[in-house]
Amino acid sequence: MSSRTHKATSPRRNRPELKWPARLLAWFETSKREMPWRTEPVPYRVWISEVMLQQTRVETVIPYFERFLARFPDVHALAAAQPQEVLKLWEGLGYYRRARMLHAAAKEIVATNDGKLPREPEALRRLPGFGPYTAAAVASIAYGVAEPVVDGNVLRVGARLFGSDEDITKSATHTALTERLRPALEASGDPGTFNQALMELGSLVCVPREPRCDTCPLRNDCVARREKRTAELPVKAPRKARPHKHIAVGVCWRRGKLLIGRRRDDQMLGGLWEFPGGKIESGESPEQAAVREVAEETALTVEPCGTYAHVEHGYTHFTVTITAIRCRVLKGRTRARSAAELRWIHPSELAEYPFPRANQRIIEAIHKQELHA
DNA sequence: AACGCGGGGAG
DNA sequence: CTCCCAGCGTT
Repeated sequence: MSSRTHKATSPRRNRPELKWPARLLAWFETSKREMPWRTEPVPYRVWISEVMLQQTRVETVIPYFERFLARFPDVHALAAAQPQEVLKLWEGLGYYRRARMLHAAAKEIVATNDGKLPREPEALRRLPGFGPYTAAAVASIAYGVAEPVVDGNVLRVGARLFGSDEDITKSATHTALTERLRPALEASGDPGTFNQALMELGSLVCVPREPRCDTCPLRNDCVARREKRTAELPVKAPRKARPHKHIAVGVCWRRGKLLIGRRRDDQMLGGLWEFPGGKIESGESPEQAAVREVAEETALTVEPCGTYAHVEHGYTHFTVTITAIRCRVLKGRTRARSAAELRWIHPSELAEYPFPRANQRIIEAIHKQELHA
């Protein structure tokens, strides 16, 4: 057979003789992106990647995944780690509870299952941090178990492919799509690849705005495409407006050291370090607020002596302006009143502690200002 | 079922 | 700017 006769199997062709699950797999084979966890999909690597990928883009995750795997190459290494070191490797990735649950699950897997991840979704679900998505992803990708994954990409692809008007933010829609996909996943004969292919399609082709239908392997199967409703689907309830907060923090110096506090595990940004501070009350200046908050949180009496930075930062549910005030300690002895722990450290030690993004910007300003002083 | 939780990239 | 993303645990 000459290669010239192989047109029928050309990757670019849409292959109408195949049903959509098979066509999806064929598209994925030629269009998938390279990812570090795809080269060797053993359970541990699949698990770490899937947790990092929760609400986080592939390009963002890749460098974190490489560093994490280099330091914790297997579940035993992770289980033996210090919580603060796990958080430090997670620094900047967000949703820090993921890191704590990952660590907790690793310890549990070592303690109860000899370091081996369970195969069945129901067993995986009992581990910390394993919800429907992660359990299905690990079971299907690492073990070939036929369980559909339904993430944001799949919800969007499914709504368009099946022409569904249901609000994709509703859990009932999520459940219905899972069951509607199950026969297609089984027909594909390759659950792990089917699941990854559907997500990859949502990420590369069936994107939220202006989907690239002309290159879609499912363009002739898609109800939204046929009815010219790709712009209307999926239906999604509008989200609430984000309030804005004004925060002042005190960067307190005493004998060449500065004061940082560790946030409690049950708080937002739990386990990460920060400079003491809080909301600026009406009528207060940032300096007054910083002095008051430092007193309330650390029992220290301080006086303001400059401003390091105004940092703007957006979280999912609110935005914030943080004013970082340079402070000199007048008197008092530190007592942690809201932080899990307070610590005096040299500026050179800041890099050893995990800080949230907004605080990292403050640290940059400190280094810049104190270096030039 | 609704809500809170980070951060960054795309349009 | 706004929207969205390989979700989970709590209430």
